[in-house]
Amino acid sequence: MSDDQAPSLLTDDHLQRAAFLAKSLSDTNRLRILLFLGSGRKSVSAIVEKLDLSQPLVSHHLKELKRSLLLKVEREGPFIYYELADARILDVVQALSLVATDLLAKRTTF
Amino acid sequence: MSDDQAPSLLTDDHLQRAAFLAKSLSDTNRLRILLFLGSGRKSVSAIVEKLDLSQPLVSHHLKELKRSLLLKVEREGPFIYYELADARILDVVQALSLVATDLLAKRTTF
DNA sequence: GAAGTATATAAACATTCATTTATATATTGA
DNA sequence: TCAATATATAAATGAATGTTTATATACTTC
Repeated sequence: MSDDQAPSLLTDDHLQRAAFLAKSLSDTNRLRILLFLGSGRKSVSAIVEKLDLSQPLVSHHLKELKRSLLLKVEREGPFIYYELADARILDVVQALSLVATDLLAKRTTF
Repeated sequence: MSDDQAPSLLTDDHLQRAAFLAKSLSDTNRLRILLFLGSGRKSVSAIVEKLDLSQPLVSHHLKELKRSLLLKVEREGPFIYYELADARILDVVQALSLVATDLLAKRTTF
């Protein structure tokens, strides 16, 4: 039996970081924010308007996303701009969506 | 105002499914289970022993993973075997780990 | 059918989390 | 300095979550 398929780049430390990042991606509103930021840096109010969420809620989620290092921040006058720290996170979201959709399709087949 | 910005393969439905799946990946123990299942189907007791977790805790997490369609189940005598429903989920975990590690490295640079 | 093993479920608990409402801080312009 | 705007923070609340302890269910063997 094949035991050693993966040289396991995934140590327990890696899993812990992956889990932490996944938690950041586990909320629809946060994903909507990330997706919106995919087209460039945005001010808080721009996010509030575009996503139709309350301002404190957006601030809260931005704080969470910053905590997981997904966002960079820049003040410019009265505005504060948030930006993706690593665009690859959108590929991850895309991959998640793809797998999730496929799983549902397979399952609904029955 | 432009309303229609992107052909967006990521509709709100997609984001909701992605968020739901991400929530499943947001716990270290669940990731450890998924990783272990990467080398083939395993009985509950095998998981309990390998990961050194209590049996009810493992059952709980397996239930959660099944709820998100990530696992398939098969009874065989007194044993119940769990198996990855889609091995690509490990690629997603790997991608999460990679991005998370890179973000940390970038950040720690300062 | 009783005993033993494998697994699931229930109850209980502390913690975290998403959201709302209210208020504070910071910046700009008059 | 005052008013207005942009954003953050605090408090409160209800719901979800991870874990433990205890118990139930299912299967096998005697």
